[in-house]
Amino acid sequence: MKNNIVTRFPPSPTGLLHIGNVRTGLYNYFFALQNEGKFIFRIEDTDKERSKKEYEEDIFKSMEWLGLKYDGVTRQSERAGIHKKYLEKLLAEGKAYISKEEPKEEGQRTEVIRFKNPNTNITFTDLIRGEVSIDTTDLKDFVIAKSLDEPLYHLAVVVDDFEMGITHVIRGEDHISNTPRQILLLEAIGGSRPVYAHLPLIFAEDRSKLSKRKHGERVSLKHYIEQGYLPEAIINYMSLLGWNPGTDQEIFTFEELIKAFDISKVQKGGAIFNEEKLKWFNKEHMKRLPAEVLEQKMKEIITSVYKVSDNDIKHFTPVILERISTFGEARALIQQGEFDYLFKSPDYSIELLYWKGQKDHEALIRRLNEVIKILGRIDEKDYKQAIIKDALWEYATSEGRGEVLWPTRVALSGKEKSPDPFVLAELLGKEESLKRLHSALEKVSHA
RNA sequence: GGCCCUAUCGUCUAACGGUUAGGACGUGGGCUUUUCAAGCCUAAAAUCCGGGUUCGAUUCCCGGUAGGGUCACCA
Repeated sequence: MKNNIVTRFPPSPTGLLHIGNVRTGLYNYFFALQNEGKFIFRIEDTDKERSKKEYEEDIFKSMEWLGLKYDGVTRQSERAGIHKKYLEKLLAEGKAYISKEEPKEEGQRTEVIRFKNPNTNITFTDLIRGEVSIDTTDLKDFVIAKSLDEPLYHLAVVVDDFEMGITHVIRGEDHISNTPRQILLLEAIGGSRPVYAHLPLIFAEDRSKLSKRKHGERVSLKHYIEQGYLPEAIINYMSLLGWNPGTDQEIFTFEELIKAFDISKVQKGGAIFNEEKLKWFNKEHMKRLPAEVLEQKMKEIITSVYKVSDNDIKHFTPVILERISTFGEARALIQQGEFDYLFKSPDYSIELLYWKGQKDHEALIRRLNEVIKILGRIDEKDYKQAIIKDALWEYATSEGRGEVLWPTRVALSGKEKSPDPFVLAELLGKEESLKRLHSALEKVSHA
């Protein structure tokens, strides 16, 4: 181990894992790994009322989904005995005292443990912000525990960080004003100071802190997992929100990030979370996935709606992938029938067959007939888009490309928007495409 | 409001005190042999304001302004 660096990731199971927390976890992870240090996972569940099993499970699942491996996991609630010892010591030394209280809310104690604030000025060096100096006088004698067996956040964090040998506390800027009081406590228990690094916050479009109350489900990692985002994309995008390598490289693998991450290059100002850019990252990472993985994923989505062979899935996958940026979008579009034409005969109105509203009935029939004739002459085994295009091109050019190609494409897809007719014809095969052309011809003839 | 933090295109950001202030997302236009998508090319788009320091400030200092965070028997 290089510098015996130990970082930690301490989420609280009082809600689904916050997307901003993901970035904090990632930075701690990168920093530990690049220094051959340790990364400790600690669940901060001292608040029994608000901590929920389901949220704890969500945090564990998230860690796994992201691929963050930790060197140890602890529940803070299991360490109450240790916290108690420190509390007793603080009390015995007169650094804390039991205070009589007037309960302001239901459930509040009539006695709590308060820290005896020495009212000093605390200055600490932040890796990102430099020297930060705060007068602790207005902190008063803050409450550190409801009772000997019920420690509160500040006490628990300070004791645990100290006992676990945490060397670097990398956390959100919302903790910057908590730091002086934690330093005060740390000094009281005789611990040595870790290095602090306070990360800029992540904002919503309105520039306020991303919060569940204001911004709903979009703040939780779970939401993005459900939307079908790739972990690679989330990791890549979040890492670059508030940090950059100083080069133009934007697409990184996990391994590359561990190497490239540089805490001294972390931004000071907050950043707005932009889902458009996240989508771009996702698309870029999708493009880099092996074909088998892509096909397997598309198979799951497609077969939930249509019955198709593996071979068809293999052919359809690129066509669908070109038009979406997440698997969630693929699922939604397929369920909406956007790609119906790949799986079954299209249903459309005759009007759609006319190119730019030119309602020349006779010409349309003539052209469809000609296209059928031309395609019919192509050998089954030569039925490939390039050959189909070559065969059709001369006629299409002489007749007017739109006039020929548009109705051909509509006959095959039944959609206003779809891949071009040559791609479609190959995908559908000779038999099916001719069948669709004939059915279009029939439609027009009977009109 | 007190305390603390921050400030480059709409957004994420780059720029030893000397650059035509660069890149990316998004947006507009064009090309790619009909539409959509993808791809390629291209355009518009920024140093919050005011003082200093300096031959020269995006960059250093001060003030203002704006934004944010935090002020629990939550974490």
